[in-house]
Amino acid sequence: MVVRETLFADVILPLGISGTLTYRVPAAWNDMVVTGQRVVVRLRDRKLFTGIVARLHNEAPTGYEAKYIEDLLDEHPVVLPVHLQFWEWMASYYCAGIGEVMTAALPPALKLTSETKVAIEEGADLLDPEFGDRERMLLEVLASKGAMSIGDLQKMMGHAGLQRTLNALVKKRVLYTAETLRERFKPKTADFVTLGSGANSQEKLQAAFEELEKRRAIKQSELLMVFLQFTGWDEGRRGEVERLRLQKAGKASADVVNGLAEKGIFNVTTREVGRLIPQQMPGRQGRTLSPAQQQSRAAIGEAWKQKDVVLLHGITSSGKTEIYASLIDDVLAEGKQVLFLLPEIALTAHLIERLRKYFGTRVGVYHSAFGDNERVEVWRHVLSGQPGEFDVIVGARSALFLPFSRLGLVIVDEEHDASYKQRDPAPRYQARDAAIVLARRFGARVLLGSATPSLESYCNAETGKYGMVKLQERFGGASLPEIVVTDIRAGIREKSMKAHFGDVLVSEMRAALERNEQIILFQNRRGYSPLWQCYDCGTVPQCIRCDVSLTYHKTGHVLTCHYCGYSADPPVACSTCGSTNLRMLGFGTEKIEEDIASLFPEVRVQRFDLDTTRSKSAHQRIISDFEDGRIDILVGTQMVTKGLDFDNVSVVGILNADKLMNFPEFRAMERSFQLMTQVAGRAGRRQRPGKVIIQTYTPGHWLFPLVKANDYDGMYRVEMAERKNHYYPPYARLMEFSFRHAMEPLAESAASAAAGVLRQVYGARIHGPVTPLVGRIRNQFIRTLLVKLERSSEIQAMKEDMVRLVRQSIKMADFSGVRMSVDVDPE
DNA sequence: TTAAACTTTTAT
DNA sequence: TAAAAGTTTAAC
Repeated sequence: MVVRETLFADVILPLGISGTLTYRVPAAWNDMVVTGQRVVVRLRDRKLFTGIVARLHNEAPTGYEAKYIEDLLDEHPVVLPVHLQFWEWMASYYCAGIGEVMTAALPPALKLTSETKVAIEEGADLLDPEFGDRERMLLEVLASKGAMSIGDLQKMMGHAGLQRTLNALVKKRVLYTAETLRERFKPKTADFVTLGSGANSQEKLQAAFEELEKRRAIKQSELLMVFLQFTGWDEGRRGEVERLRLQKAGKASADVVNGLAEKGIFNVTTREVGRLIPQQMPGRQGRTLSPAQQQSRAAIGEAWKQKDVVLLHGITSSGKTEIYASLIDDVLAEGKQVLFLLPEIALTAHLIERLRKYFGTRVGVYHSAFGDNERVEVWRHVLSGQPGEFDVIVGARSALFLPFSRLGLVIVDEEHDASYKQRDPAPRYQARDAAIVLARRFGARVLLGSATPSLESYCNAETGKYGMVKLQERFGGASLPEIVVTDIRAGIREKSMKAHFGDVLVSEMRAALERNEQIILFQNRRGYSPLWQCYDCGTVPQCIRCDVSLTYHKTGHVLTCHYCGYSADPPVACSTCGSTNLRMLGFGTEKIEEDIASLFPEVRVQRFDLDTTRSKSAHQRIISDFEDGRIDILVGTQMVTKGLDFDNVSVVGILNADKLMNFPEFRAMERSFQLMTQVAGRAGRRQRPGKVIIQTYTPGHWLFPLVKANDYDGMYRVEMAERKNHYYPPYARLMEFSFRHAMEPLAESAASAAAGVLRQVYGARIHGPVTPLVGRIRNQFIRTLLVKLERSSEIQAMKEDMVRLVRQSIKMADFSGVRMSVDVDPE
């Protein structure tokens, strides 16, 4: 007797739950189901979800009857076992659910959820006098529009009570609901034209021309000629031309092609085509490395013999990209894949173009600004793992999750960049660190690159955990800019400030403009003015949902909250004292832009911040405008520090350095040094030495001499001493718990209770609770607990134990409703 | 996430 | 007293 095996599948679902759910595999699919495959499952007899099979086994769950898997979506797995293990590592290290990791990992179009459609039951009596007003209204809408999704119904009738009304009508058997799942990935198709049966020989072709002549179908005859020009005249040569290309070349409409197809002269077929590979030949531009670059390259190779991870500390403009390219060559020659990670905003068309020149169509680009369909195509290409195709992936942090099978090298450029850390939602992972873990699983090499490394990475290099290679020469022999620190207190005292510009900056800007050179101004604040304050009582308008003051945006004349997006009209009078004596305090990029306009009226200024780069193309447009000299002065936030290479910039101004340095955060000095050094690096690239003007109220600060001398090492030593003193990373490991609730006392007491419970076991490692800088966001009050852990082998167990204790304490003390989240290695 | 089950508030 | 609105919890 044949015993049929009963298979169970642990399925990862995109929910914030800790583990997987177990479903039963229908026996007919026993031989088809594999781990890493997408399956469709139903949750609570209703909603359909796409999940990923994490494990297949024979252990029937106890305590409940497993439901069946409803469908298999893929023949082959979309996620490979090595990645599933990586997901599991990420979930446990960052204390996140595996489903949350899946949500971050899969491109959106691979995750399907069902939509509930509502329709009227056949033969239902719609005129039943028992119906209430809402029920009658709903039926009217459905009767006229036919079946509708709940989402559409909500749009028409509003949220309130809709679900209840629906449920009542379903119960009365007047309505029924059905779940529909729709594949979100749409393959792109194109039409291709070949010669049809009426023209597939020399004679028939001749006859076809005569026929067209006779019918005076001049346009058609012409197009047939164009077609033959593409494919050649030779009989038996089965040429094919893309329909759109043919129409364009022949200046013909679709009708002309259709006409020829009707006569059997053309044959039109539709085929799936990729969106990704641009219509260009794989380029392979030659490259030569400078002696310094060659040396570094060789040193990296040497270091890799000892260590898997190497830090390349190369000053700005030292040509790190060329070194990367040369290392990529080697890895490709071995038939392996390369992952090149960049901070999101450094992923410019410029850089991609350069890489395409080197590696042609082998380059795949992957980041969140990409369309859903494109992302799936990149995913599938990488999954197919064909050598020579998409084996150089350039992307932002989410590219980490692509299904590599032969990863040989991971490059993390600008490794110090804060955007490698995902803040919200979970998993709150650090892509640089996760990349190192991923690479280890493949036995791949890792190269971290930065002009201003993170203290952690530099420390790892100093202590020998990583290899280190330094590149201290700017490419092409360009010299480092001269950095001038100017005291603006004097300017304010003597009233010699022109708006927010001190004498030094104004005269340097004037001189640069006269030489027809460009200027970059850095101001770490969007908007026009952060504060709109009452002169009499000092009141500043606050966000109604968050504990922050509103920022005034002149464009649109509104006050907005940078945390939740709330916006309000600027007040005419003070809300507290009624005074109409209001003034603006502080300044953002928008104000700077305006000040420039009055200072240098004829100069072309452009703002470069989140507000002006909202649309996909705006970012690139501003960059090329600046590159081509259509902009004289670029005023921007952090954005101007990354991925920009301009030849003609001779002056860089940092308007208010104190704002950076006073940031209440343990990384403030590290970040300030990085930012100032990176912005300064934009000045004087090729021939001209540039000038950087830093304006400050505290010119005596210890950081400035180090910035001026480009002395990373000096900064490292001072800052490391601080970190040791106050026990912060890299000496300690951090973990942060946040507690959120609409009632402030509840958030407070939940946090205190959790702190108490944790202290019993972990004592002085627990700090807080404290109210964070912004104590309320979207009407949720926040308290945080900081945990400082010593480096030890028990750290993972401790983290898990703490999360368990905190969850328990919330549950036991009846703080249900308090939302808790964990951030491991917060930045 | 999501929706049923349960609790609290509000209107009649 | 019922309906509406708001919360909580478990999903396999």
